[in-house]
Order: sequence, then structure tokens, then C-alpha cells
Amino acid sequence: MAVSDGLSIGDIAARTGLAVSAIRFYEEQGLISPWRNDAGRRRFQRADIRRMSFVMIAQQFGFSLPQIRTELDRLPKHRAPTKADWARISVAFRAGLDQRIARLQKLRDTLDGCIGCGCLSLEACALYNPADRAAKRGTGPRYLMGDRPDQS
Amino acid sequence: MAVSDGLSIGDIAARTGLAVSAIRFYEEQGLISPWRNDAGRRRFQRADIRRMSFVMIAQQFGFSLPQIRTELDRLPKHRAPTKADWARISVAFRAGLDQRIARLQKLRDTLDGCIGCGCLSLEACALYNPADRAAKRGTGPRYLMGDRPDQS
DNA sequence: TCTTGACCTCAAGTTCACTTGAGGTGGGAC
DNA sequence: GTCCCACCTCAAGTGAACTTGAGGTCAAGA
Repeated sequence: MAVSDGLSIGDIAARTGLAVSAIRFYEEQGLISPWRNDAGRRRFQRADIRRMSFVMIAQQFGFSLPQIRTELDRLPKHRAPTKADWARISVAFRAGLDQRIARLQKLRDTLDGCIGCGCLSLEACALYNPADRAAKRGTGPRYLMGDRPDQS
Repeated sequence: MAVSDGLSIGDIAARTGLAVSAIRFYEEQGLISPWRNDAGRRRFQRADIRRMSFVMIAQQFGFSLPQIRTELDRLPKHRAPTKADWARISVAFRAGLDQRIARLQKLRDTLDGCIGCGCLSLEACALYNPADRAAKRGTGPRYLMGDRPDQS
């Protein structure tokens, strides 16, 4: 097979460490758009490996798949993204990561302070009035790190 | 009602921002152990508010409820924990938080480097051999930040 | 020729962290 | 007395992110 034929789903699985079923699921969610060969099988670009890695990293930061999709939608879907393409989406995204890291650091310090404070005055303790209360509305699992779809 | 009667589930909900149903669920999961009054209603200590806050913060760091339970099991369940009690569990837990933060920072830098690298040599790029591959086994949602129950 | 392996689809199952709903109790306020 | 409200239990539903299973295609190798 020539390089232009692209990679099979098995190749992508081997290269990314993702399960084949997960890759199919990601296609369904619009995170990748492989084309099909004559036999109806998925064919991927090498650049899709990077897309998948991006997904995996963003997930660790607590982004949901729809959110990641929004980021990736700013990349070209059917042409290999250039360095400039990636750099463009990187700017906003990196800021988001920094924000999440800072938030966790603040949270850790809050916990630190409160564990140490003894809290004879319960009302005054930061823990009892946390900056962001857990979302009370909606069902399903809570989004981590304060990144909920409805930031009301 | 005297202070010694403790707080109702509604009080706890109001003070923590958690839903009443969530508090009942947390009891079921062994995260809190309220006692019951004559009418069979849950009664909480003031210290339970702190317990719940701890749960909420730990969750934001990506800990699962069983993991949080393990941490909390090191506190006395039916007596109000002292400052020393909290300080004791704080040591190990704080280290875990620092580790998670460091991990995210490294991940962010990896992404940064890889977005900037152009990657003419795909094989050499750190993204194609991420330090920790996503778990391939098991069902259900992936645990965030590499903290899975079975660290095989 | 036959089998194996990699791929395909579509429906249903799974885990986590909850919420929702149905049906019931008990105590104040009017 | 009756109404409401806060609470109770237990079963079932929900959303996210996948996995598993059943049943089928197709090409390459023994």
C-alpha cells in the first residue's frame, strides 16, 4: 500500500494506544473524519494521530468531547493541518490550560489553609463559602475543574 | 432544637451547596455517617460540612468517590475531627495534589512543544509516544489525570 | 478451498455520580 | 382537622465516554 492510501484504524489504535472502538466513537462524535476506501474501510491521515493525541491530552485537563470538538473544528478537517494551523488554535487553548492549573493551585492552597486553620469560627472558613459552589442543576456527572457547558 | 441535636440534611445542603439527594448518596457511599434521631431523620455534625467540602475539592482534582472515601476513612467517623486529625491526612493528600498539578503542567508543556515543533519527523514527536497511554482495558468512563483504581 | 484476521454496522451494556419519581411519615401553622 | 413542608425509602432514569456482542464482508495465506 502506498502512503497516499492512508492508515487503517488498527494502525491508529496501535500508534495512539486508543481502542479501535474508541476511535470509531470519536468519529461518531465528529472529532475525526477519516475517508473510506473502496471496501468501505476507514482511512486516516498521519495527522490524525496528532489529533487523537490532542484529544487525549485535553481530556486529562477535564475538557469534554464536545468542548474538544469545538477546539478541533478550528483545524482543517480533510487536509493535514500546518504548523500555523496548530499554532493558531494553541493560543486560546493554552490560556485555558493555564487557567485550569491556576485554579487547582488555588484550590490546593484553600484546602491547605483550611486544614491548618482549626476553624473555631466555622462561618469564617473559606471552605464554607467556596468561590464556586458545585452546580446544583442538571443531571449526569459533574464537569471537573469548573468547566461546565452552562457557565451561568 | 439544641445544638447537640445536630444539623438536618437541609441545613447541610444549604451550607455546602450540595443537593439533598447528593448528600444521601454520599452517605450511601460511606463518605459521611450521620446518626438518626427518634423520627429516623439524619442528623449531622458541624464537622460534616467540612467533610463535604473536602469531597467537593478532591473531586475537582479528579479523585473518584472511592478514593476520597479512602482518604476520609483516616478521620474519625463519629467524633468531630481535630485539627491534628485533619493535618495528618493532609500530608499525603497534599502530595497527591502537587503531583496532579505537576503532571498537568508537564502535559501542557508537551502540548506546547509539540504544537510548535512542526513534526517533520513524526516518530520523534513526544505526542506519538506519550508517557502514559490511555488505559485500554475496562469499561466505563476513563478516570482523569491518570488516577485509576487499578494502577497496573 | 477454507480459514483467519481485520474490518464493518447497529444495538445494548457498563461505570460513575448523581437526579427524579412514586409513595409514605411526622410535626407545626392555620 | 387538615394542610404543608421537610424528611424518609427504594427503584429507575440520566449523561458522558466508551465497550461488548451479534452478525456480516472481504482479502490474503496455508
